[in-house]
Amino acid sequence: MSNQISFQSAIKSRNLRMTNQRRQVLRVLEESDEHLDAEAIYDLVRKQNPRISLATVYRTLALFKELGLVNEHKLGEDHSHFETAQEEPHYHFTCLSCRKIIEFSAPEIEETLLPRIAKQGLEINEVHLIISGYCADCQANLIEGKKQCSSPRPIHNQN
Amino acid sequence: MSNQISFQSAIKSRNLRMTNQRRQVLRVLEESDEHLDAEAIYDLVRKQNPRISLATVYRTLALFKELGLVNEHKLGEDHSHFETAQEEPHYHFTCLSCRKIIEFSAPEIEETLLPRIAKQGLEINEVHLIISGYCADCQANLIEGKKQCSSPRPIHNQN
DNA sequence: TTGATAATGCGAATTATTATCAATAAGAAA
DNA sequence: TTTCTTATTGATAATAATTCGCATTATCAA
Repeated sequence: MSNQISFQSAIKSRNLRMTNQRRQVLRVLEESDEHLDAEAIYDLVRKQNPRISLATVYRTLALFKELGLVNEHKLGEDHSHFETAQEEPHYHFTCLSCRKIIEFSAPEIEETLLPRIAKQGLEINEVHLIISGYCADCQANLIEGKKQCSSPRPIHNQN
Repeated sequence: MSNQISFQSAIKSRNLRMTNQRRQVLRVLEESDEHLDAEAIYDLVRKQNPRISLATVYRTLALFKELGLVNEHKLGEDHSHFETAQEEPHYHFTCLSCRKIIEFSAPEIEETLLPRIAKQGLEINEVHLIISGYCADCQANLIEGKKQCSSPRPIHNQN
């Protein structure tokens, strides 16, 4: 993939070294279309390399982020999720009950909002839009009361 | 303010009690138009009540959030910022250099994006849009090199 | 004024992440 | 290949933000 290529060139340009750990973390990220957190990446890499350290996973993710290979997302939980950098800009919906993450696009942001912001003299580096709520499945389940919202804080605000 | 009113009624409805600490935290939040973090709120309240505990500040903020009096924002740093709930929806720009927070509105979100999301069967609870980058002042300063970007991670990505 | 219990203060515990540092390994040069 | 420099790792301690546990205090209804 192009990620491998940019990884190689980034390695060359700076005085970085290509290690098994870095290859493994990158592979796990590329083979998953999920939004993994550090712990999940750690667990997946350990299947191939049981000796890897969690610290190395964090360091590698930080490096990949700096190289632009990986994006970090804070989706309302107390830890980060990671995904390989995508071409198309996109944003995230997270279900407060099952924690499912749904991506969506929002061309109005790139087409009208960001230009408006830039016109105000602000230099834009990152854009994060997070919508949280309940996915269709969990709405149904919560109504029937079948599957009680076991997951974090049922903030249903029914005052 | 209307916050006081809704606070009173919320207190009545549940079996909550009106304490000095709660009044003090609410007052600090209302008297500031900044986006304070827990520590800043703690420091401000302590001027009036040096005996308050940081845990109480956190508990009070959690309660206010549940009551809808206060909104919590994760703006890319490792801690949260808080503001009293506003009528008008708005979003946040944070300067990566000076950490200034600039609010902006984005009617395209409420008018076209959110309805589109809702149409997909998703129930929306919260919407957070955070744009990070460099404010006009810091762009100037960084170019002149006068005021080196002392603040967190100069991610300028000039590859 | 009293009594039930919500709320507080304090400190310990937790969680995610980062820093330290001796040991290891990548990869350029010999 | 072997050697040498030093980037990287693993293990663990440290940090930062936040939450928990619990004895004590304070609110407010009776």
